[in-house]
Amino acid sequence: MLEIRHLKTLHALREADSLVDAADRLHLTQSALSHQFKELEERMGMPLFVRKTKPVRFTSAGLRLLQLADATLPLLRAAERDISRLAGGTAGRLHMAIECHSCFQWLMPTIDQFRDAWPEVELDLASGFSFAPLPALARGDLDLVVTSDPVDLVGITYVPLFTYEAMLAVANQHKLASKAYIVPEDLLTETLITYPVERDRLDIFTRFLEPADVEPAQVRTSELTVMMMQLVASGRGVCGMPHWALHEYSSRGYVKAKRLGEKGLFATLYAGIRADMLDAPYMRDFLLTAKDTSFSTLDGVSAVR
Amino acid sequence: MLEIRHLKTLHALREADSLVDAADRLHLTQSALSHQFKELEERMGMPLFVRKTKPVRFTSAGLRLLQLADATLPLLRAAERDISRLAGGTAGRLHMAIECHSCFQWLMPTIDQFRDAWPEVELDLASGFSFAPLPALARGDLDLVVTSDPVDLVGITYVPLFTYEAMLAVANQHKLASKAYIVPEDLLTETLITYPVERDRLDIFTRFLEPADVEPAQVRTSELTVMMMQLVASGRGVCGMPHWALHEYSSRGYVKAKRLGEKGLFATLYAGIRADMLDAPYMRDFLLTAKDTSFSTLDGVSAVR
DNA sequence: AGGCAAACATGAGACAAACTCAACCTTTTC
DNA sequence: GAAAAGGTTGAGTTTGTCTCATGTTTGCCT
Repeated sequence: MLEIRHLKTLHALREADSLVDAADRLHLTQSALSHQFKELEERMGMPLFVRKTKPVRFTSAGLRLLQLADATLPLLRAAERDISRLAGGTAGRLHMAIECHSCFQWLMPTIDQFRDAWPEVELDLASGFSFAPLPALARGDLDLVVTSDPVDLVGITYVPLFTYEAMLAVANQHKLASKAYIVPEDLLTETLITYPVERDRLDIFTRFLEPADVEPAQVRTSELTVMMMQLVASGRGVCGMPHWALHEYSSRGYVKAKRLGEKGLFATLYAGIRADMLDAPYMRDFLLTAKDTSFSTLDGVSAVR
Repeated sequence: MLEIRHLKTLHALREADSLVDAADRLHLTQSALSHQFKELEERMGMPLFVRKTKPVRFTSAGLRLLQLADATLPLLRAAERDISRLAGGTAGRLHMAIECHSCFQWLMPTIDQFRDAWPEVELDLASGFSFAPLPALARGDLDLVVTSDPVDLVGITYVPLFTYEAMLAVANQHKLASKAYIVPEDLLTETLITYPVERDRLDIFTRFLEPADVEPAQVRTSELTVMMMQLVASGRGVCGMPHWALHEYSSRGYVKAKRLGEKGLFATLYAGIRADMLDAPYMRDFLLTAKDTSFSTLDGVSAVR
């Protein structure tokens, strides 16, 4: 019924002040516009503009359509631009979300480095999707999700970034500080500090405490890593944390990092992306950069590769 | 390049889960869709969806276009609906703005009555356009503006609604209360209370004080009519006001209403509308209702007709 | 008034776009 | 392993949209 062409014509007509001028702008003949309007006005059942006036005057219907044009044409142009970027492959969009709180730390150097290499790519670290990032990824609202448990989802591929050890931070003078490694039962009498997210997203619960059916004496949450470290250092509790996130504190003797279980608790971080994005050059490069920076960031912190 | 048809097809495809189903919904053959997508994907330079999967899966480009479809198709439908309402003539939109503060009082009964008669018409008393309602009217953002000074503007027609007398409200024991009528010089020593708008929109300045080159001792503003009446009654100032707006207070002996100048200061309220809206049945009816209710509201208040 | 120019309308024909039909792959299903 | 279902492809037809040529209206000039 109504076509984009019509909106473009109306828009041009408003700028041009006459059919002849508008036709020029659109690289069409005046006749074409005349036909177009005649047919459109027939379909709409009413005139869209008054002809004989010098600066053309629109009727209410014409104004309503102009309003529509003003609202939609920019959206259209933006979408077309995005698509041709996608097709070009040299630029595009990279909206990310991270499931793991402590990942900012290593993601930031990656982002900085990537921004230099691909200034054209629109980078964004989304904060609004932290509740359900994977559906947003599938929907197209996000382009990359950093997660430690890859859920099998059609069209989503997971690229392993690196493996790290989850450890327990305890105060230096804590009674657990002298043990070679922590067992689940050690936490029966402890206060466990975690990020404020659901338990099933925390490895220390799903892969350490729950298999042994152990519940800590108390659980409290904190948003910020530094805050958690303060609480730990002052003996107010213990907390599970990626080993590289702890390194900054443990290497300075602020807290002690203890292995969880005899063999340690290891987890792998993955980048989840839509399968077809693997082909985009900037995406390949981002993933390589991410791996690289994680290696160098974690170097000397004995990251498991 | 990109056409609405494409967005509709993509949208249908998402709902339908297969080309065959989508074709059915669009009353087209499956072949048509296949051709359509082939050509579109060629133009876009990349695939838009993965075929062989049962619930079809979209690529990033496809998702981007779906996002566009979600944003634009509703706008389009809304516009088409508005247009056909306009064409039908029995329903439509009536977004109003009033330039005159005290007009709410008589506009409300008009609106109430009109709403009963034309429930299909989308009524709105806009507040956001009080700064420059006439351009908004010309642009199509508004459909009717109540004003007391009709500015000549192409495409805008003014329909006179009614004429009223602007009077001066003074306290009962005020020294001016005993005069037969007020002359500009009477205000030299008075505090004048007005609505908080520019002076050139206030008749008492433009048509009474300024021609005589008189400036009141003081000018203060107030948003609310009742507030102004309180100030006047307690002798804190005087204020110009349509005679019918004063009636509620003067008839109860709360304040006194005095004529401005020997012959009185009369003003006419007009409804400004776009010329082509004069044909809309609901608009004609609204204007008649407005005149009618103003007569009855002002009855016994000796409005000048 | 007459005549001229500019703006718009209209009819016919050219051409392209988009659809249908029919035949042909490809994958899934029983 | 055949049938069914989903999708592709090429040919042909329909539909629609443009241009070209020409007609009509309006405003303007002297």
